[in-house]
Amino acid sequence: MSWNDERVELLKKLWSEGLSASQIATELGEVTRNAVIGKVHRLGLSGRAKSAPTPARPRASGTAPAKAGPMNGPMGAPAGRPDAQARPQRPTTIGNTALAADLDEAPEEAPAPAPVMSDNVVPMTQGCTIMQLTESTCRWPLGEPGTESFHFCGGKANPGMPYCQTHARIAYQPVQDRRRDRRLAFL
DNA sequence: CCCTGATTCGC
DNA sequence: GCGAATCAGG
Repeated sequence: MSWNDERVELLKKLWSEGLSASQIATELGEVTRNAVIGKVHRLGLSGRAKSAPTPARPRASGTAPAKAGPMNGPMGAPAGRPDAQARPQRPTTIGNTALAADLDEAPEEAPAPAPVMSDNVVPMTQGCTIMQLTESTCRWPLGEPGTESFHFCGGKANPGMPYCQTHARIAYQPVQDRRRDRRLAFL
């Protein structure tokens, strides 16, 4: 699978929206997060909000980089480090690293008292189609089957489980409470 | 150990 | 140009 115009476009879109590389990779399919990152860098749209000066790091390989010297050119780094200070830098985390998938939806177990009317928020790739399910994607169904809005959670599934942590807890919840006397509790 | 992005380098 | 391997960090 190569990078179509559409895929690149989608890549840019998702990346700009703050999705992680792995999420984008999962979304695009057929590519790994490495591929996504590599492409992102090649496109020149990297440097989301890093703080590390990213000094030239020698690789463990026998072949020494031997890149000493001219590499700090004025045009070398797209995202100039100097502006990192002037720019409102985030405390520590970039702000969207991971956990984005956890924001999916949790109407099941969450109290969900206030029906948030945000109809446009949640830029996250809300769920995924059955085609996008992999061994590591949460298969928790959401929505009304048969309707257009039906989809799967698509979050990161735990190894050995078809669901993510959130939904796995729901799915296997009875196990913990499976006490014999507990039966009388709710009968 | 899970994840994140960054970089290098063989292809 | 591509992306796996690797690195460095949270």
